[in-house]
Amino acid sequence: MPTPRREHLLDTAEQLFYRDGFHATGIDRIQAESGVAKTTLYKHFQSKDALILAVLERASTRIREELETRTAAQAGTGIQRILALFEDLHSICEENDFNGCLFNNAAAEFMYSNPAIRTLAGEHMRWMQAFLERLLEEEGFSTDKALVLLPMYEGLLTLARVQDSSVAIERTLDALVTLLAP
Amino acid sequence: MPTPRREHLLDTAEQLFYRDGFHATGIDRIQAESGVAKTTLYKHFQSKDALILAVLERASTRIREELETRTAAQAGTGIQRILALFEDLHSICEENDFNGCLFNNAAAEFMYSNPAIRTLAGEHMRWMQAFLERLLEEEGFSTDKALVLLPMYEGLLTLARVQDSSVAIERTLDALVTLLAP
DNA sequence: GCAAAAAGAAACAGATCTGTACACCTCAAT
DNA sequence: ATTGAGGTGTACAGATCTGTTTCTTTTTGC
Repeated sequence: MPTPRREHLLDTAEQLFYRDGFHATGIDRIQAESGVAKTTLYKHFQSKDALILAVLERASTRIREELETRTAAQAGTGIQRILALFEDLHSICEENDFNGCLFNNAAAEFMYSNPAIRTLAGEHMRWMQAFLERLLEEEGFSTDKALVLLPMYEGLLTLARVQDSSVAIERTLDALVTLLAP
Repeated sequence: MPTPRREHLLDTAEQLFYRDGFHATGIDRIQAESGVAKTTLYKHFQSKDALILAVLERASTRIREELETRTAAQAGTGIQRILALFEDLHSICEENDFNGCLFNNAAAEFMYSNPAIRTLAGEHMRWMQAFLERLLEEEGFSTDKALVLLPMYEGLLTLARVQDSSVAIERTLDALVTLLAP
């Protein structure tokens, strides 16, 4: 079973890293916000970078599981599931402390300074791509189209950060219908 | 005329901010790399945040001018110009020290800590949108489609950071032909 | 040639950062 | 009852960060 303190530390760290950024969030802040002693923090994670990696790894597996179970529970064709995925962006972008895509943000801050983080972000994106390919296959579409859907999805997350993107999401849904027409 | 030191400082700062991130790049580093004395730096820019804003403002106007002049010089229909814009991503993503979209990165790091920076990023994106709308209008297309093109463009810049996106760019070009078919 | 403006060098203040050391506490299993 | 693992609290080391101060040097306009 996972130690509750460790899990709580990951919760606090993820929230702060996501909202304020990785370099801008100090260990002291995570310590103060979580209420867990600094000694305990460093007993669970050897360094800040190790904590960041742990946060990203946990977030990645959680998101994968969420997407898997949600689309499994959701009856409908592959294309309906894809559209639902993009419609979910509406609520995601209006969440409190929304700040785009966690993995995109991480990759931006550690592009050349921490290859492990960049790689992890890349793996998450590649999984997303494979996930979209699976949905497309169900419908008999060419899996190539996943290479268009993923940038659209990421791009909307990016745009929503600096402007109201509800209309952009709607227009993207229209475009998807055109794009995925047989 | 612009002071050469000031311009040189902006050059160095932009390169470092873009490659390594804003919080990760210290003033000392910019000072050392540029060879300009710290005193001079602070005589031209009141603070690091002011320097960041100046970097982003200059980059935004430069990119706008580049896009304007390039598409003006380029003969062809609006759709051909749009496709050329996306084809340019190939070389952009392979540039040395490529790290996605500068304004996307800035918005991520200062989303909740510096509204001015976030706003500036938003204005740049809105200009990009208006620019795409103009190209679409030339062709008689609905300007709504700019709200799809922009996320695709930004998304490709984001994806290219963590994986080879040359194929994704190609598939996006295919999709654009489908999407902009009459 | 000279005065004024711009730039340089280097030390420094004060805050913050990551990470460690050390002494103490709590509490469950043996 | 004791031991040992996990947790706490705090102080600290050492680096780095932004920004300032002080003094000297260089450049420039007249």
